[in-house]
Amino acid sequence: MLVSNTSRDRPDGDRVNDKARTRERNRAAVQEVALRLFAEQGYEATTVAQIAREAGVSHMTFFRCFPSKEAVVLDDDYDPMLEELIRSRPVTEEPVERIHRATMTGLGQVYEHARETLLRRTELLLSIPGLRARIGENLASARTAFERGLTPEGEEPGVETRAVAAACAAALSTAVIAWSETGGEADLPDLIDRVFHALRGLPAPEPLSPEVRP
Amino acid sequence: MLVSNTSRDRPDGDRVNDKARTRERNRAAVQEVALRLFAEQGYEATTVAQIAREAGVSHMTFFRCFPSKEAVVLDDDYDPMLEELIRSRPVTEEPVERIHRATMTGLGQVYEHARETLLRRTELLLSIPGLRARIGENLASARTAFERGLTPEGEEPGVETRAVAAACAAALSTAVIAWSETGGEADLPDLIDRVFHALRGLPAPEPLSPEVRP
DNA sequence: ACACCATATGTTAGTGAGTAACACTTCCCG
DNA sequence: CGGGAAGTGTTACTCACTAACATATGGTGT
Repeated sequence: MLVSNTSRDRPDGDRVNDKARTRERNRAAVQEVALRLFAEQGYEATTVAQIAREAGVSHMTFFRCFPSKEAVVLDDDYDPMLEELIRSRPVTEEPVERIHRATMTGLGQVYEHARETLLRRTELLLSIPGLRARIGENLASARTAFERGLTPEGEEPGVETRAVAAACAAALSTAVIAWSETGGEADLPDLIDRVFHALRGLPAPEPLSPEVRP
Repeated sequence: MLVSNTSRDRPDGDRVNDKARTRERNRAAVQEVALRLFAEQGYEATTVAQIAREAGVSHMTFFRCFPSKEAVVLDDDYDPMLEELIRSRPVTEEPVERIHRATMTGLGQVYEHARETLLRRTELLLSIPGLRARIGENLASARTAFERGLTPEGEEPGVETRAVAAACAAALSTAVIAWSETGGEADLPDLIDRVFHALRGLPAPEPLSPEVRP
């Protein structure tokens, strides 16, 4: 259904559905146009109709790609990675510590590859009052990932697990926000470290980067 | 309009504006009608116009009382109390512990007086997908209160403080949600205690009430 | 190769939240 | 008592989002 591969015509490598392809292409186009317009003229001032027009699709296609205007900014896909990283940490560690270390690893990678993207997106998020309030949703998906990472397969998480997951998601989000508020000047891994240390009631770690604040 | 109460006739104590009075009365009426209608026929199915009509005010008055339809459900005013309670705890305590204890005191009081109200409101909140996502906002106000409670007057909170505040708000919210999911059967103070203990990496406390789960 | 079907898209028309502008009433204060 | 301030209502508007139906297009079975 997804992969049909009528290989008789085209002997070359990637042979996914043209349909799915176009869909993805549309989605990407819409997102790109949207983010550009948001940056250029502001979020509120940009209408869905305009985005659709400039992306060369209809109004409806927009909503078929993104469930809402906000989703264009909020969409995020680091969560599955984080879940896996948490699960792979030893269960002997305290839940908060597992998340702490998993996050350090995961975000460390993101930090290397997609630093700029993450920064721009977060700044945009914070600059739009309507979205700022909704960081919680963003957070909710991280929370779920943490929860799943902490809970053995097939079990239901207890209140404690759910609370720890939610709390860590909130703490992490705070670190990312603080980082974006410095315009990316601060060292994100270091901020994350400090935040989790504070949560666990540990003394502040020595900074990895020489100058976090001048 | 509804009640005229011109204060020259009444020499008694509370001498607030009649205007402000009526405003409050309007606000209360709107909120009451809204919550009733939400419960009766669902949140989505209830329009602002209908609420306004049944409350005997205009469409506009609704929005002058509540910035949005959602605010009717989300509005909450425990926060100033929590801020004060936190501030009054000794600074020698760890931040998480300060919030933990302050919350135990504060929510303990609410639990006595407004248990039913809190329960209904939370249940409503969870039952409405559109609002469920926005618990984050609700949380944001608690976070701010925690932040302020932890920060000495005139200072700016650091990342650590902000993170701890956000994390505790998330944890608290989880406890309240879990409580409402049991239909109020569970003991909220006990849940809060467990949640904060988990956060601090302490062993689970013995329950205060004999039977939390049968 | 041809017909069939599923799926993505566009068109149109509608609902409902939230806002702006202006006129009107009502209370407060000098 | 008169003028200003603040609250309210009316109307008209924008815009996110949805439903229904028509249409195109690529994939599939024969």
